[in-house]
Amino acid sequence: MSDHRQNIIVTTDVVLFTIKDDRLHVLLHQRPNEPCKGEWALPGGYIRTNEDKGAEAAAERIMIEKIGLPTQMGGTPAFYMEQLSTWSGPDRDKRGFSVSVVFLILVPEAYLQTTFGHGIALLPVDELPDLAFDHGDMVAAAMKRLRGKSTYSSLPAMLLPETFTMADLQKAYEIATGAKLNTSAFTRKIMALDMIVDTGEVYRGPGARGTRPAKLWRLADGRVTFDRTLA
Amino acid sequence: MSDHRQNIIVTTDVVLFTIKDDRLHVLLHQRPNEPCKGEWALPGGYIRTNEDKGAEAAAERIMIEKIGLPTQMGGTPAFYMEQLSTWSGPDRDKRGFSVSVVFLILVPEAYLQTTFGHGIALLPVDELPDLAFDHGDMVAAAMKRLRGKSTYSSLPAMLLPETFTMADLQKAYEIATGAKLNTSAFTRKIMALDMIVDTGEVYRGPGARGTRPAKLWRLADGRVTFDRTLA
DNA sequence: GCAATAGTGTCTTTTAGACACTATCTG
DNA sequence: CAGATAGTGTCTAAAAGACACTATTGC
Repeated sequence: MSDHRQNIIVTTDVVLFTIKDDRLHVLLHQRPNEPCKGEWALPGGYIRTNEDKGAEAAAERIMIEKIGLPTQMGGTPAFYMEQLSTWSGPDRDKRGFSVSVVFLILVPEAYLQTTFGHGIALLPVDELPDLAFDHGDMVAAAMKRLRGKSTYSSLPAMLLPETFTMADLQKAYEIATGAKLNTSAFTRKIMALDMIVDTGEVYRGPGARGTRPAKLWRLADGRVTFDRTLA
Repeated sequence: MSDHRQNIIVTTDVVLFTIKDDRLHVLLHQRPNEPCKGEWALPGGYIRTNEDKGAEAAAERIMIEKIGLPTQMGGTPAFYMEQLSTWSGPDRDKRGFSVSVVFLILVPEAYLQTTFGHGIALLPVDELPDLAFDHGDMVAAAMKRLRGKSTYSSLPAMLLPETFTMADLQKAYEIATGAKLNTSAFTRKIMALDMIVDTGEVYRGPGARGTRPAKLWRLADGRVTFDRTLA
């Protein structure tokens, strides 16, 4: 085989989605340094070969350190994360041939509320500015993945807080898939899948509004994919 | 940010599937060199930063050069290929921290018939030996991807020659999804999707066998995913 | 009771599965 | 014509969509 000294720059970037004001938002920051200083970009960073167990661990580290995402006991990430894809090439970054392993993270908005200021922002995905590098492609691919997988999995629920109403859940599916759903069919399907569990609690709306309170549900453990489509 | 000199080994590996004798097979070779000399492994190689436009181009180059996969005019690959995922970590390869961008290739068996000998083989996926590195995980992930996507796309048709009978197509779906399908429902669905086009030709079986000849079909261009499931 | 939202029941339409029936070939 | 596989039609069962109806709250 050829020379091992490839000198390739290896980074990880993260497309973090959440739902805010009933719209899908993505987490971006304005780059403080060159290259592309000042442009909006995805959060990310170098993989540390002496510290990170792999690209996923690097991405977790970066999101916990820089964005302040929550962890459970032992530092385990408390958010949904999956690998999206990898971008590579000689021209993506003018510093040289580079590889970026990109992850998709879905979190409830509440996980983010304490973390902001200094050039970090949630922007709605349908009103994005041009992004640095090929980050625009990455966001587009992430949206495609979310949209596709949402029709046959519980992914949209990862955008919600731990307890939620049926209306919240349906809204999350509508936002994630981009399709308007039929309420009775939606309820039937979610129930048939045993995807959620009744908490016994109810939600009475912001200030008492004189309506029937909605039951609060919680995701049943584990369930992630199913075999029929929703939208 | 930290030191740019990460010295990470960046390779690409390929999980190539085809259907042979009505079973799914994967292309493997016995490693001629250390590490893991003599063990079965996926074909792959280093990304060349001065030559390859990216990981996908590197994988194409390797498969065309080493395995002899066909190209169209201009060297464009004539086979189906998509990125599967990326594996990375300090311990995958004892030479150091390594990253491998893995691709899934689907080809008709006929594309492979001229290329063999010297430690390269098609092995049935349900009778694999232990593989080198983490290549066993890669094959498992590729099978999961194929299985999943096959229920809502024309992927299985990529395992067939350019023209095929309805029975061939159904068989390919059954092999790719692992599920037995209902013939009339399958036909109805494929037809409703306008996924295939009648070539006008027929197939009379290996030696005339005294049966009604089957129509030969061809994939309609482009169509890859649909919105209802098949299995 | 009224207004407002939550949640259920039921009728209709669509889609899937089972399986019998017709079609086209060879010897 | 018999036998074999290709391909279609039709009946039944299951699932989705539309939408009306009941339930529970605050005022």
